Amino acid sequence: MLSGDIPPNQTIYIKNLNEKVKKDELKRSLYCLFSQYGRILDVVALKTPRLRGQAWVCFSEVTAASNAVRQMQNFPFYEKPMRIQYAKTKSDCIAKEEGSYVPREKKKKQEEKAERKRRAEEAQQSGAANGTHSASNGGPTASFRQGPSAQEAAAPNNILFIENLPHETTGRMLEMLFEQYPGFKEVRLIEAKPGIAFVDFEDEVQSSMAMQALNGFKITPLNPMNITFAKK
DNA sequence: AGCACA
Repeated sequence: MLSGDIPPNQTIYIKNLNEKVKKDELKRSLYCLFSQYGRILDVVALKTPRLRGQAWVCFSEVTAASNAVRQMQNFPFYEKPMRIQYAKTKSDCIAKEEGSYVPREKKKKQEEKAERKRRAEEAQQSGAANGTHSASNGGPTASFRQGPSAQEAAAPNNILFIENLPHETTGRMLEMLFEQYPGFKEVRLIEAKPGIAFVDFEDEVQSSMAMQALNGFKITPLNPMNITFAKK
């Protein structure tokens, strides 16, 4: 069964994370990596036995979450491909923003678990009762295809594409900015096309970090850098 | 595999 049957949510649920990474570093890195898709309200990661290797990233927009689910699926992160789904429930930070947040009571966890189990059993029962689940619920599988829209983001990769540079920008200037990030390899200015450049990194995690750090950086007040992944 | 908010 495909795991795509969870309805869209502002929060994404990530699993198969490298459990050796410390919690704070993990949260920071996830924040860096995913803020390319939109404003992040919160990143939650716990190291308890049941919850290690997983995290939640809460976006301010569902569309950001959708893009993240699609484009970062299987992204190699600390040597492990991320498995990303929508979260199953609304995050507290989202509820708080909407004003619908009600603090849970202490025993709630147990109750929720029991409740889930009961519902699962019910579903089983009814499934057995009326034979099978309808094979297809007329799901939206096909309707999510999006045609070649205006500026579809390229999949994350080790090369950054820089736009909106002042035409006077030199390779050395860009080197000084980008070489402070681990994995930096080289800057390539395009003489035929002033205002743009490519910056190579060892891998896509490192390029993502530099992108996060330098996106919007102003070489002049009128030239906030626009950084995206290069199309390969 | 595992869906929380300390």
